[in-house]
Amino acid sequence: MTIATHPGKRAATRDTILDHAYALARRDGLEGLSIGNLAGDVGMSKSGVFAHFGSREDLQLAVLDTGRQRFVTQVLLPALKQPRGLPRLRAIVAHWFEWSREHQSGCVLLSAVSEYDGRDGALHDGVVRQQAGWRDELQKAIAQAVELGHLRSDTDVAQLAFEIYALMLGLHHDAGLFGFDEAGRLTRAAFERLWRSWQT
Amino acid sequence: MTIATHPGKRAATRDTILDHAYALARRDGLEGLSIGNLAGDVGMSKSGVFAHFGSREDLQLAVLDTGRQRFVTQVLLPALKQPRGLPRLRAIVAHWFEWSREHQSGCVLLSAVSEYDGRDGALHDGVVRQQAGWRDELQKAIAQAVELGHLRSDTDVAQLAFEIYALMLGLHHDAGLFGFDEAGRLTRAAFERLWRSWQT
DNA sequence: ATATAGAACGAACGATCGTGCTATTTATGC
DNA sequence: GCATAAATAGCACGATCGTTCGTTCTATAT
Repeated sequence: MTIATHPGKRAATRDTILDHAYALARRDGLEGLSIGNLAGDVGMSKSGVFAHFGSREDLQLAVLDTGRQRFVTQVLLPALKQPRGLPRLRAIVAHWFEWSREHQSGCVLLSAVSEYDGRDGALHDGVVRQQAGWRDELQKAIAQAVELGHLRSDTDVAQLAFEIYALMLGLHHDAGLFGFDEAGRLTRAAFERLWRSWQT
Repeated sequence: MTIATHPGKRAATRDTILDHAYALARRDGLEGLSIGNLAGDVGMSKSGVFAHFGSREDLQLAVLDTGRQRFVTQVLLPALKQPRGLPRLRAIVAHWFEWSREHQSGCVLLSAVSEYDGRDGALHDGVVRQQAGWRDELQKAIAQAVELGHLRSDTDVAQLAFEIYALMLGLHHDAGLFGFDEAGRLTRAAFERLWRSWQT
């Protein structure tokens, strides 16, 4: 019992807080996240929650990173178990679809983009780094598909990554406003066209 | 001089306030817009500004409508002067491009989508109405291009409207994070592919 | 069991939030 | 120019914001 409660307790509580914070930030964005509201949600005092992060900005950064971790876990990692090339690329899109379906009522990563794209500061930098990193992973998967001959050899990697990302933005947008079913149908049809035009 | 100062003064001041509010909301979103901050920006008292709208929510709705009006004025209306069909559709996209270039540091209409898509209330409804209305205009222009034989007769109108919108979301996203030039290049290339695949 | 360190609480701070209410200033119609 | 109405300012309210500080509680290590 005495083994790991000391170093574990703090981290466990922090994770609990971040879990609630992530849920709240999905509804209200990182800018709408307040420590008082979060504390009430967790069942702790404001100062108790505050002590885990030191500042609101550090809390927001931690929530952003929580989102990044979850996205990697749910979308990228499972796809890496698929063989390189088109299968992996399609797995990425498939898991991304599932992520989008579960996050149609609000995605921290995407709302953070519109909250911080026009400012500067640590959160802006964090968002850019996260988005650039994901775009990079996407491009890696595409490049492998080209090398393996699954996609046309004249494929513009950045171009295809952009178009894939744009379609997922469209999915999220329409799903949030008009419902996921119709949005998913449109997005799936768009991807079929997309694969057809780049496939060998 | 007495002719229109009575009914004009109030409206003119209101327009001035909305002008500043729109600029502030571009940076901070409609949720980040506060009456005190706005009053300081305009050079009026909080209560003076407040009296023009009656509530913060009505102010936010007015700012949202300001955005809608400006978008219609800058994107839709000029395009309507072009002949129906593909020329008008391409004019819409061209003016939309220009809008996006000027709004890369923040667009009220788009940030409002991520702020209110997961909630309910007057602002949510306003956002949905605005977005649905614009999608409708887009579909009308596409349908005309199909009827006139500029686009393939089996064109799925909603599908093409979705894909156009998705590309513009991609443009805004990448422009805000990575710079407009590269984002514009990617988007333009994507549109060329898009037109090619739907054109007769 | 007791000393010690860590975690959470409770209260308070100055600031700002949206929103009333009452004066005061400004512009209007005759 | 004067009466009147509209527009703005001033002030205060309760609430909430992020943050700090000192205390209390809890769990650890000896």
